[in-house]
Amino acid sequence: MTVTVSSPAERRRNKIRARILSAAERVFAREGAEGLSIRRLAENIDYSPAAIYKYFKSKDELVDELKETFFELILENVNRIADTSTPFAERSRDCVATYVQIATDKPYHYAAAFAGESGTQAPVDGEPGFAQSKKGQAFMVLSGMISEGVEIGAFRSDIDPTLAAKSIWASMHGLAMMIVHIPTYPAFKVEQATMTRNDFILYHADQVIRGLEAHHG
Amino acid sequence: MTVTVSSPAERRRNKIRARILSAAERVFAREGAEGLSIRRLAENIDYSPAAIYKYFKSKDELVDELKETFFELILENVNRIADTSTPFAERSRDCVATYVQIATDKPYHYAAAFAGESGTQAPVDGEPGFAQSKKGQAFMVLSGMISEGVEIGAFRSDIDPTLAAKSIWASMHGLAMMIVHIPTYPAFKVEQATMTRNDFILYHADQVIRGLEAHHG
DNA sequence: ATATTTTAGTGAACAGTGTTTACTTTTTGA
DNA sequence: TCAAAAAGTAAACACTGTTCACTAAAATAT
Repeated sequence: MTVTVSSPAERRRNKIRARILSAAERVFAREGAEGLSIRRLAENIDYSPAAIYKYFKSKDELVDELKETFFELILENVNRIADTSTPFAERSRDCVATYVQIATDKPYHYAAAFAGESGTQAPVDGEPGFAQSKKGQAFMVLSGMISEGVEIGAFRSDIDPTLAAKSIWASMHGLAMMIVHIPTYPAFKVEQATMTRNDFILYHADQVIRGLEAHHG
Repeated sequence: MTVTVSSPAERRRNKIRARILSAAERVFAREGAEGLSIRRLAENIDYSPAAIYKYFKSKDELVDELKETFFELILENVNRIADTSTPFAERSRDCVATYVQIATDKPYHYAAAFAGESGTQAPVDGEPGFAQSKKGQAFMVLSGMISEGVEIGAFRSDIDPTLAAKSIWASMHGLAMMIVHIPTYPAFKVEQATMTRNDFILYHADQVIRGLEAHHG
């Protein structure tokens, strides 16, 4: 009995799995879940449609893996910024902005990650799984930052970091979803709008954070 | 040539159209666009599937009408509150809260209204159509309230109402979408959470509005 | 090395979907 | 009353995700 954690067979299997996922990722990023059909995917990698089901129980399960990988990307980036030693004000701002930017960079991924609809795994629930999920970890980063803000006196002292984080997260999520669904957001010209998208993301981040700030008069 | 704007034939037609829409509404509210199949719908009203296409060009067009009607509902309610003479502080708060409450009351409607995906009509664009759409009108109510807040000195004087409205709307949208996609939001217990949903909606509304407030020290 | 068992892969089918076409029946307007 | 327009339909088309019975190949055990 060897100690190799992966037999040749297993390695080969994982390789093919990865090839399927990679092909799926390409299509999904461009056309979303609806554009990603098993038959098309099978054709792309020169397999029969039924072959996919030897590697994934269902299309949902396949897509779920794309979503999880995507949220890993968000978490990594947000974490990287959160661990920086830049001043709190811009660090928190950057976290919020980065979250929205990555989300809108892969709109189909982001929208799907929150559409429990097709997802088989409870996306985020009252269940213990949440704290371990990538989404849950991202949330912890956020509430951690808010705690820090309260501690250093930047935020009001009566703030409950967990509660506030839920509100802030919703606000970030909202802008991300707006941009995802309305590609021209925020520039639907009810009148001339000159602000660029990235500037608006920062504007929104400031707006959201300002709701937490303490005011030393 | 009579002046009757609707002939008997036309009235009959509209009646059947309404019956189709009504049946569609029932199914859609419970199961969303995916659960609403033309065949099922046809069976419900004792017609053949093809008959539906004498009244609607496509399923998308049918669903678009459900969405438009839904946003009429939101607009009516928000407008009703906005025209109240209650103090500005709670009036603005109520507007935000009502928007989110109605949205989450019909989650499939709200999510679909923003999912350009299946929608054929540009949902909200840089195009002139926006100002006339129900969504556009709801946006005008919001930016109008912000203007009022700036005028009476409740909000900071450097605020651009249009820009701020876009940010606030995103924040409202975010909470609505969170609740839509995560039915237990905000109570995914990373620790014990005792706040009810409606209370949290109000909490969020306060949080969002606070970002606009002037601080007279 | 041989026999056995597990895995990989396939073609065809099932049960759905939205939509179109050719056709029949009904209703309408003059 | 009669032609024209509209309402309604059955059947098919082109898709979808998924399953099943089956074969070919690779891994394992003897």
